[in-house]
Amino acid sequence: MRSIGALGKATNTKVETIRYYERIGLLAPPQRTDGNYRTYDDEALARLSFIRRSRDLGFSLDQVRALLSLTDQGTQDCKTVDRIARDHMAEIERKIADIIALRHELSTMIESCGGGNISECRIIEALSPFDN
Amino acid sequence: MRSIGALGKATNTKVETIRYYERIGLLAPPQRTDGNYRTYDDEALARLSFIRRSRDLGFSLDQVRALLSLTDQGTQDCKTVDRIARDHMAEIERKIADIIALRHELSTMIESCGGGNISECRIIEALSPFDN
DNA sequence: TCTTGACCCTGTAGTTGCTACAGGGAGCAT
DNA sequence: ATGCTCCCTGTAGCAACTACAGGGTCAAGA
Ligand SMILES: [Zn+2]
Ligand SMILES: [Zn+2]
Ligand SMILES: [Zn+2]
Ligand SMILES: [Zn+2]
Repeated sequence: MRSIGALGKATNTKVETIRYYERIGLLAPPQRTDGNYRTYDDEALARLSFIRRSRDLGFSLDQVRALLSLTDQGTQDCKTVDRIARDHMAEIERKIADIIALRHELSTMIESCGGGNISECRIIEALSPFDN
Repeated sequence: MRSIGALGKATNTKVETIRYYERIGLLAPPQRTDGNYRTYDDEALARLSFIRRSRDLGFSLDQVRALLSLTDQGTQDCKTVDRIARDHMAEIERKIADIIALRHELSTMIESCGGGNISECRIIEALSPFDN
């Protein structure tokens, strides 16, 4: 059994975040000590680790919730798990494409700035809607 | 002169977003009609277009605010503009590195799933903290 | 002329995923 | 007894919108 602070250190999670996960139903309310302190067992540690790892991989809390409930239920096959992961992957691919395109535009813009008066700065020009 | 709805269509911006920009001081309060409707001139259109283009390029509202005030002031040289753009670019590069790394981890994880019972799903395993 | 429908108004609350207090209580060491 | 560090609850804040609720305005058609 460990305190919330110890759990936080073990999972690299802020105390407030743990309480937040409890509030939104992602972590079950743990047992309390006589002094009303939360105490966590190894199962809670495993669960929070799972959550954090999923979050690090960019899954949304809703997706994490779904993954958790699937493992909790021990459903027959992992089709749904697979679909969640692949959906997330597709989203990541989209984001990569977007941000690469954005970098291209941004770098073109920055390259064009010769440094001088702002009234003829190409960056500002590139952001402005009309030629003038 | 155009209504807020027309301005929204012209700049691909939701009406609520335009009012939000006004509320936070990014857009000046426009003139009103007798019926208390906002009316926008071409300058407002240009300004909102600038904002939207900057946002599309990933600048934060604070950065947009800075860019706008620099162009408003017509400051001598564009060093500050340049710095804002380059800072943003650096941030984009960091994000790209992060998300590419994430894609690698995610794809490795997904590839490993053979499809079967959830208790032996490699995706779940990869997310779980302990070997067992 | 009346009514319908599309638009507009203000103000407030919700979204995501936390984070940061404020104002206390608990537990341990000195 | 006095610190000190941890913990508690509850609330409010962050970015950047978005979505109502509960009204008012305006132009067009029957
Ligand atoms: Zn290009
Ligand atoms: Zn320049
Ligand atoms: Zn690897
Ligand atoms: Zn699997």
